[in-house]
Amino acid sequence: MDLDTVRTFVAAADAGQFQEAAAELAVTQQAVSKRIAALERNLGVRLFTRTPRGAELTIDGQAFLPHARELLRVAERAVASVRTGRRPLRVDMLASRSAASGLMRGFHRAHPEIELDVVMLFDIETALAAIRSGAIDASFRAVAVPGRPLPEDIESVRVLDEALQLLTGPAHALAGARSVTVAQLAGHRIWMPGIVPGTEWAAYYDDLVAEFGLTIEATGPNFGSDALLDTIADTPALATFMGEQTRLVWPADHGLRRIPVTDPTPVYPHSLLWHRDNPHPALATLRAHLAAAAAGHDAAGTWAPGWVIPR
Amino acid sequence: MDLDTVRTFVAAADAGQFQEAAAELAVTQQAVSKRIAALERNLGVRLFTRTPRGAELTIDGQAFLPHARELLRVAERAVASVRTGRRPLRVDMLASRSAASGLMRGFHRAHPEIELDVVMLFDIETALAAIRSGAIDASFRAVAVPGRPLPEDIESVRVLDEALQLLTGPAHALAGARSVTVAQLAGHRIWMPGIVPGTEWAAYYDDLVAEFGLTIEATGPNFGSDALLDTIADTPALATFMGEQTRLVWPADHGLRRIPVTDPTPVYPHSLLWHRDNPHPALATLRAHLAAAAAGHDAAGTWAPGWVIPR
DNA sequence: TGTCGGAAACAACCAACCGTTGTACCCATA
DNA sequence: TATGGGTACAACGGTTGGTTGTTTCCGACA
Repeated sequence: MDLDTVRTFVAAADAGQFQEAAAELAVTQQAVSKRIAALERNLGVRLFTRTPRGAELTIDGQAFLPHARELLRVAERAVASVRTGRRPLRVDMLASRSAASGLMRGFHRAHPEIELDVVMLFDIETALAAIRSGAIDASFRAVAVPGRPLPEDIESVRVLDEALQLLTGPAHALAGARSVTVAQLAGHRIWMPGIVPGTEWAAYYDDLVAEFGLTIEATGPNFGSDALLDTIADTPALATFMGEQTRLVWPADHGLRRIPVTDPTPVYPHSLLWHRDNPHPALATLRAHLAAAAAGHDAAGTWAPGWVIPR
Repeated sequence: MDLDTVRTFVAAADAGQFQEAAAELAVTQQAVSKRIAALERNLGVRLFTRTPRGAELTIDGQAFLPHARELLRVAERAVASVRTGRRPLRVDMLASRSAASGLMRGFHRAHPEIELDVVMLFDIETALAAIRSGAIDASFRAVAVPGRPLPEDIESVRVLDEALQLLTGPAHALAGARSVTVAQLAGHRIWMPGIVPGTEWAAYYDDLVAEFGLTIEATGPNFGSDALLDTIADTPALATFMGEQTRLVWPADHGLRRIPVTDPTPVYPHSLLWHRDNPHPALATLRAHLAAAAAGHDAAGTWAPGWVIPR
């Protein structure tokens, strides 16, 4: 199916006749007639009843019309998403189920008129390059990597500290606990496949291990979160970390337990990063929204690496 | 833009290389390469970075990808809307802002998995023909026309009685009233352009006029509800009727007043009609939903023509 | 009743596009 | 350095899609 054809259908439906639609689209009446005929042939139904005074929609045509309009709207948004200048606000985040995603959902609820695009870049180095090149407008990341301060033209603000929770299967030794201390985790195997050395989140877990003497294994290929949860649920000796705001997609949770960690609570710090000179109007709105949403969180009893941006 | 091209883009993005995408789509690698190049030329941005081991998305490509997927989803729904056999439930109603629309929104909230299409046919005669031909599955109408009983193969159930309200501008004589009786309306000019003689809703208002001695004018062309509201707001001598569930799209209501009518309250009876032998599974679900939603309404103090289907 | 006018469909032609085959190029790896 | 897997470029042919020219249909009106 061709979107020009769909556009032609909508124009003809609105005009009530092919000739006027043809004039609007700057083609001949015969071209419109052929396009509509081809569309009808593809769909296998008649969309218009031809009359001597024009063409009016059949019931099938009426049913198809709103879908056709929607198709054109979506196509326009798709084109706009890559239009240079005045394109939707483009934000990078760690993963689609991270806490940043919740923040962006909240922002979208508060400002539904602002068009958004979400991309997921590899790590903070890539994100910084993309911000400086203008390819993205903002990034949710745990700034920065140890010993490497942010460039001067990048600004940032810490917007959310997300507590880590322990995720275990029902047969795990800690499965019955209401909460566990970090000290209790020493000696237990914590499995986090997919950690890529050199990224800022790998640095976070390295720091966590070094600080509290934990055992985190990143061995084995990462088959995705479904496979991870599957293994955790079935393996009594394994547990994993998960952000408190991560929503599991899991049939009835499969007996998985989420256990808060205390003394201290490790938190993953999400900061918003953007370029000092980025003129996108929606960026200011986003910053204002996040500043309001971030206010009033309590940092007492939590832990984060010393190299992240302070609150 | 061509949807085959979009499909090719999504396949290439998923596969991470053009060759595998080409195999999936049963075309040659060169065809995929050309399609992607053409798409990039149209959009004016590079979507993939070509590497010796395949092709990976640029940031623009990442931003475009979800829109492309959405485009394919919408296209599939569009095609499904006219597919014979197992197509979405197709329902006819009076107008997009009628009470039936509210009922269908409620049904959609309760059963978001059921695909719906709404069409707006001319009158109940057209609707009955469409139901019998299978072109639509159900219709919200005020059955029937006086003196013409429903055909035997059409079933119906009264699902909602919608009270009529008087709509006036701020300078109308009744604008200050908390409610008005039908008797008080005698002598006032009620303006309802767009009433088409011969339709079942024209018959309804004919009956209303005959029963209570009202003055309803249907003169003048119907320029749409915006123009109607505009005139009502500015003309002290004119008022109109409007269903209580009709949502006005009006900047700050422009001083318009909605006044309940009593002694008795005229109600517009909405019934659901369907064909006895229609096998669409969603139709049974809709009937069950509406039966539950319709229960417990009070008919005391209301008026409807004698020829409609009884409750 | 016959004619006129507006609108869509049909036919023939031409150009542009699209997919194919064949080939060159690039780069990681052995 | 050779090889293999991947992409881009070039040339060719068939199909598609748009245009012009013409026919058909039907309502309005004399």
